[in-house]
Amino acid sequence: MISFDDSRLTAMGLLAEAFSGLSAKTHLSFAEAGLSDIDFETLIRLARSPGRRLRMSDLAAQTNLSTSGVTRVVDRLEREGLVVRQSCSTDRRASYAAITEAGTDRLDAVLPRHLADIETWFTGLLSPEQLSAFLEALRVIRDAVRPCATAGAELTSTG
Amino acid sequence: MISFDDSRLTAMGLLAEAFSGLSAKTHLSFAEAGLSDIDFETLIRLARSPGRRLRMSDLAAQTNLSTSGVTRVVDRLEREGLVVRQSCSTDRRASYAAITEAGTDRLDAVLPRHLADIETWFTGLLSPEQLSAFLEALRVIRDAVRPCATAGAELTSTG
DNA sequence: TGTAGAAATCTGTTGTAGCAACTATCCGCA
DNA sequence: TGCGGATAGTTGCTACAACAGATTTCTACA
Repeated sequence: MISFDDSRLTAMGLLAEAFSGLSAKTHLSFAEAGLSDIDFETLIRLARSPGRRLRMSDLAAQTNLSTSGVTRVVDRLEREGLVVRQSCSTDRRASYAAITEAGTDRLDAVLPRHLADIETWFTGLLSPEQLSAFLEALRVIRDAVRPCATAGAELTSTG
Repeated sequence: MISFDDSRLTAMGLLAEAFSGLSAKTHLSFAEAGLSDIDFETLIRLARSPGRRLRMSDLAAQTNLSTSGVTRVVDRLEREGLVVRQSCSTDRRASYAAITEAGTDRLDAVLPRHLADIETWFTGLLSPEQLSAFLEALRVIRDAVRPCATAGAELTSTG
């Protein structure tokens, strides 16, 4: 029987617990603003993209959501007036999801608390040197496991 | 309007992308062994707990799943024979979920590949010094956001 | 021009998780 | 002993996300 106490399991467990715990904290702030986690991620990615919009398929690539998943998310957000679909002039199959003014307003409403959450439960817990080393390690891992995270833009969280 | 390029957003985005990318890698190995991510987490936590079992509510606390969620997960695993419910002799409200031999066999089958995944996409990417600093930072964050992650045992991923 | 194959999106089905309500049991107190 | 509040676990309801298939549109080639 294999040992269930391998150090690699511990490392993976730490990462999972830290991230899921952190997510639980930020989730509260999102929920009180009427946004799900994925709603927020979608809106912030649109807001940070050139023209404040992305093609549906690029959005799917960035979020690791399936294409049908993106369709439903954009459906919900469009129903709330936070994004609008725009047709693409050069490819009539494609469509853009663009964040509306109501969408950026919603982000403005959530961001102060969200940034405070991150500060309280993540970045503020580490010394500047610790934090920069931590982010550098994250960047190494991210680049290895998600080579396509910047589909459609160079303005995602590459830093 | 608030800037959407705050460094804290970038840090949080990096963490989210690295973890979700890593999860996507390990997910494949689990799926081929007929386990969902949460199935694996449940089994490994049981295997690492004293007596190879945990109370349902402790399992819920450790996994950040709701109690009803734990009920259904254990339902599924019990249907497959990987865990069994055991009544508690001192509290007839409570029940334990205990991993069976079939359950540990299933873990044995998945672990080699899972450990290789972690090595390939996480721990093996960093130098020993980088890794230990990284884990130390994770521990700081985990302890802050999940004070209850060791409910029912001291043998979770505290290292 | 016309047809075949590829690409992107949307729709039906299935499975999972959370919340709230419910039952059963335990503990404190008179 | 017996009552009231608290706790442990399960179940009904609702919503979300993935997968596969259908539809529309684009590109390549004759």
